[in-house]
Amino acid sequence: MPERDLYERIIEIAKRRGFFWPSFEIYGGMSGFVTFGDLGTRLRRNIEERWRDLFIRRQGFLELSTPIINPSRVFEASGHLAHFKEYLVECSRCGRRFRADQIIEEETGLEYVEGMTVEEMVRIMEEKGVRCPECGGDFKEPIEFMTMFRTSIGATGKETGYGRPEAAQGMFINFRRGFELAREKLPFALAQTGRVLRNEISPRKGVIRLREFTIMELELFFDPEEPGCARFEEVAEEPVRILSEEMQLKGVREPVELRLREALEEDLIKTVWQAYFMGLSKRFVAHLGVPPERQRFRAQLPEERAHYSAQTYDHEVLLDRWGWVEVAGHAYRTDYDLRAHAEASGLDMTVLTGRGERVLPHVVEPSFGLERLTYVSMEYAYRRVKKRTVLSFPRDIAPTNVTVLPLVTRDGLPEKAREVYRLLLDEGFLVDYDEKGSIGRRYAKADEIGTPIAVTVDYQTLEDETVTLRDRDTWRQVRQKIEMLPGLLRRYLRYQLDFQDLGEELK
RNA sequence: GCGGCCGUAGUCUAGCCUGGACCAGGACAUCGGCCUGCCACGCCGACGACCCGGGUUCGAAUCCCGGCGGCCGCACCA
Repeated sequence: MPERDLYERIIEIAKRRGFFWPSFEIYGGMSGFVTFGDLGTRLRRNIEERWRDLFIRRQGFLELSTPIINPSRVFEASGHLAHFKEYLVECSRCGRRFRADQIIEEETGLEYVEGMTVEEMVRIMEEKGVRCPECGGDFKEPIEFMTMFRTSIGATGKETGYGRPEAAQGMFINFRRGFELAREKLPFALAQTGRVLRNEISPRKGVIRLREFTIMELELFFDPEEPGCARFEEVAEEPVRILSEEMQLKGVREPVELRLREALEEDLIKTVWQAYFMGLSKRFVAHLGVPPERQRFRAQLPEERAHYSAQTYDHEVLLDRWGWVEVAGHAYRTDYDLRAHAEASGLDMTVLTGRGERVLPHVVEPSFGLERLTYVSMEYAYRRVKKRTVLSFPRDIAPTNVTVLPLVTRDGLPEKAREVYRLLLDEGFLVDYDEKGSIGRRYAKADEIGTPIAVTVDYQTLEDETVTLRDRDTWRQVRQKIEMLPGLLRRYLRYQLDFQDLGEELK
């Protein structure tokens, strides 16, 4: 039997222990959708909470929650409708499919075909005799595809709505209110996490590419004349691995490691704020368990970039099966979106700066995919130890904080253990209780879902109110008074204490 | 959407080529017992599956067709 790769092992645990599984299973399934179980929901929430803490709370930014369904005017204004309608042509002989605009550009040397109407494209294809580059066959009529989900709003169905493909537009259309709430000062930022919808043609790779997923997004508005970031110094010396646009064009495959300060000085990153968020991003992903050498920032090439982007660095993580996978995008959106909404709505989106001038703010956007990060955290937490599986999650994102185990199921030990369990529940911990099977087996099961601490109630507990605490990663044990547990565990889970600080070491 | 491979209990899998002894076997998990003194202990018992639909056949997990789904490659991925 071929060795199962990491992805398969993670998927197996995910299904068996209830992290996540394919949606709509009882009706045969539907790719691009995933359902999170109890553990997965908690893991996801913990990761989202870490993001919120780092990117919103500690920055003093403002959080929003805006609708998923938007009227079509929003995406007409933002350019998504125009840029997201693509045409495919299919070869009538070999059946291969191509993007109409690309094939025309390649075959005729024309540029900017993307904005053309179907009729224009058909006309050009006939005039220039565009044929299948693979077999020389004729093309059929172009087929339109739209990767935004369309729906209708209200009873008449006259109003067309779309599922948002990004949360960003919610921030842009609320820019004026946000600016007021931020006391009319630049720079400021609006952020939100929430579901977005992308009707992918053929999603693959399970939880990596979904039609409905959770985005964690932040729009930082700044004065283009005063683009400084006061907190940049906090990350200026952070080393990052960068693969710039220029490097890729030269065929360079290995990123260079630079400090963010150097990357800015060498003009690899266009704005300070973008560099700042890349620094936070690297630390955030590192905190989720991905070592720096398995992360990189790759600039998107012009043809890859979204219509609104002047520069985008994809934050990529090396995954076992798929290689480098994007977990975040850092885009410099300039004033594209505010300008677009100002024009479409007729409202003035300029603001008065400290210099007494009216400017249209520029925008830098870090944007993260939560489900991908959740998978990434599982893959990087995965370890095999003595034929058992351990998910060594960082202890502040582990879906369970602590498990309480009576050493044996007699002599009053279960009763005592339940008391401890109740105490920890009352203190707000995510806690499991397990009395089935041998103690070693229960440790192993707790390890498999990444529970950082196991509390064992033994015969000594009945005498002196102490329990043992066992570390998931080292199997070391310490003994501590029950009443001390809540305070110590709370600090331990926040990385304010090390394991040896939790009590007196055993053995 | 095209091409290749694939779909058996909660999970992983045997069986499929060469149809019948398969009312589908195993391991792990789960449940009920017995056991229990710190790392998936042992024993007994129980629950539990052929993706869906059609066809061929006396007989289909097995062969054929269609659908759905998965993985890989191409395309796509704002």
